[in-house]
Amino acid sequence: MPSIQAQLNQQFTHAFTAAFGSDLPLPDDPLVVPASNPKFGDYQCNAALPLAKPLKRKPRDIAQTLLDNLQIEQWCEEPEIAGPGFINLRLKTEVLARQLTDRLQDERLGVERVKQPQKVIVDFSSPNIAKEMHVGHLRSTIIGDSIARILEFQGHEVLRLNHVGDWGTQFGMLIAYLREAYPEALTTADALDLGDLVALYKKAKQRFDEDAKFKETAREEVVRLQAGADDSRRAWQLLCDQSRREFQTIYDRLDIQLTERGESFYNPLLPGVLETLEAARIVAEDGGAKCVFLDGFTNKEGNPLPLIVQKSDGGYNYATTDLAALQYRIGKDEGDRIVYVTDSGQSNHFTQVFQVARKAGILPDEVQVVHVPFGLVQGEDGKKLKTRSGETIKLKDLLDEAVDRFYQNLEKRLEEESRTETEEFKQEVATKVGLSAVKYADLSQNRTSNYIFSYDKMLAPQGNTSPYLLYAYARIRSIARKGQSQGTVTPTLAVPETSATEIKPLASQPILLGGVLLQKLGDFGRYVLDASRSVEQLEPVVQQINALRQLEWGAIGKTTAILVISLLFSDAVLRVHAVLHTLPFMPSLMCLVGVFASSRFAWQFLLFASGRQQLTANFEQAKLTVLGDPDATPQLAPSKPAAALPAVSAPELQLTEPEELALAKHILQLDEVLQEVEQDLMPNRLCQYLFELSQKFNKFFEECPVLKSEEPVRSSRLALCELTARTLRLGLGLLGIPVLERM
RNA sequence: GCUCCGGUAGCUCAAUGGAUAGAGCAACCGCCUUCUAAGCGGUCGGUUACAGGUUCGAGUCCUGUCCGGAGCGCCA
Repeated sequence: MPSIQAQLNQQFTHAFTAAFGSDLPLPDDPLVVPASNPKFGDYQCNAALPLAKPLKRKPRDIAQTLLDNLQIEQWCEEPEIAGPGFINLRLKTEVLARQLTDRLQDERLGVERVKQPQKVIVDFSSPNIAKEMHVGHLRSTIIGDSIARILEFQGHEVLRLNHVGDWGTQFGMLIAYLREAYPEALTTADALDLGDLVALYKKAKQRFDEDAKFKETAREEVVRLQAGADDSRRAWQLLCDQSRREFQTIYDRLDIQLTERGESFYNPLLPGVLETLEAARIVAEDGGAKCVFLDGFTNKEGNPLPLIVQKSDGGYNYATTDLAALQYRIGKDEGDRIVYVTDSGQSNHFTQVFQVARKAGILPDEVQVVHVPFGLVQGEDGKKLKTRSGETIKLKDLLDEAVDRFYQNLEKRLEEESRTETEEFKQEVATKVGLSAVKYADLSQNRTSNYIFSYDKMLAPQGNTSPYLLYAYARIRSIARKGQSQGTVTPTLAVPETSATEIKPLASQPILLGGVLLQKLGDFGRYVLDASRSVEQLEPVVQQINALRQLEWGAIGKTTAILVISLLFSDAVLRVHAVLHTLPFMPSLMCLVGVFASSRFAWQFLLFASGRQQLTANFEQAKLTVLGDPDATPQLAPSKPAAALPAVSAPELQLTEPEELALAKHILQLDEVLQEVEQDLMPNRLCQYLFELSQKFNKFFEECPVLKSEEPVRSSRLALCELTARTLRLGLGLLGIPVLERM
């Protein structure tokens, strides 16, 4: 269903044409925007002001003419003309209530899937092989992941690429150094640990900078490597494997999904890029190097600046690799929108590469390339973040410290409140809060400016921080628990929660289809899968699905997976059946059960087959909901597809208190915010929204008792709580942050 | 020298060309017999770096100046 704003906008467009004819161009698009200030209502239309001049009429008269042609009474109270000619709109309370009720039934919380999904490539994280991930990789990884999650949720097909630095001069240097200092490391896996490797890298770099002869050896080593010499290649492979394992532990910890496709991948394509450039007749030779001269960039003498695409020694550099990557991502990956999440220092580089790519015909007009720049991470002194001894901070240490600090913080608080909690609880809370605090602190700032890293601020329980948001969520869950223990439960909260043991194994991509299928087949299916304990056995299936997805045989992959899982299902049913037959008195009973079960299964399957289109549509959503928060146990329950929700009558919402109205209106803005973020790729907007949602919930919590209220207010407020919780969980999930039931 | 990014409350940051520029932190004053006070209410805080321009309307767009950061031929 279109958003309220879209519907109002449509009405205004009609009214505009009716009032002024279709010749007059619309002064604004859209005509209706959210009100700039709550006191002006919910939406406003400013169209009358710019029309004053062309129509030679007073803006207020124009606004009145517009209103005379407008039919919006089904949504709004009587519109008001304010100030010089603003039209202020206030939604009817019953419209709010209706919208909220709709959202209770909608697992996407009113956020529509984009009508024209794009293939979006998000290039992010991209650490260097043979170095540990450090604080410099933090922002790209966190921001890139969130952008990818948001675009996926909007319904785009997203390819998350890790453009790791696994090629080039540095490898020649490193291999050359290892060859003379630690030859065994070149032939034996894990002969050195990565910490040593990092130290060696520094020594190698030092020698490279100081010793001309070593520099030459390193260059030769690069040539050997690029030519595919066996021993060099093997050494390279060992280095890469070792680094990759280290990266993966960080990615697992932060719940980041990436497809690695490093610089080396494009190596064979580089000569082809040069040919393309030469065919476009834009390559010039200068001092032995092949260059493309750039528009709008000059050197110190004022002459055009070249982009070097082949060095005088015949080697290629990163500009050529980026061009090759662009060519591949457009030609082979068929990307419609290509997003690069790197620090803002590289903005010139990307401008240059994009310019050359356009000139060479690599980059057509219809493909959108976007550099998503971000600022430096600085210490509290405003300088580049370093350890006390001046070393670059390792990402692992940084994450550990955030978790440790929150653990201390938590213990102190528990002591103050005389609470006792298990070690497991404390560890889980500290880990989730610590890691999410690091993520949220980064995401909540405008990414273009530098960001001052402060454990104290990010872990603070007040302000725009993850602990504040997680606390708001935990408060809601606390109400829900208490409500349930009192035995009176609203229909919306009565959705049965799947148990932790069922969810944990489901919370990974492979089992996704299984999860959806289970939802579709209902309790019967869940029982069978549970009894057969075949979740682990599905692991290979999942891998299969993953592989298929990476090959982008999405449709085939899904269909195959559905078939495979259906077969496993049948198998499971048969096995359970067989086991039951071995028990006394059971065979005759089982005949009946068998007839019932198989007819039910067949019926469900037919239903399922007819609804497969819908299933496919639900796939991405389910993936996001599941993957967005693999550890949050109640995740699957609300992600139940709308069709599968029990047919309950939603409570009649009573929105009377100002806190209730403010909260309700805010909940309904989620779709608008996400649309903005989709366009601008600024996750801080989503953070702002979630922070305000938490604030509005806390105000509601203070002023509006939930469980102590009489019906129907009680149910109404419980529904508001439920919607707030779901919105928080979804929003945080899109930031890569899992929620906590209790903290 | 050129290019790019930024300059908003004491601090950290928001603010699609819209109305009286908002939050949080810090400081101060209140609120726990009540669903988690990790909360809520209040007070204080501004010539949006500066000067022009465009516009019915500018923190936002354009030009210039000042200040800060980043980048600028064979590293990535």
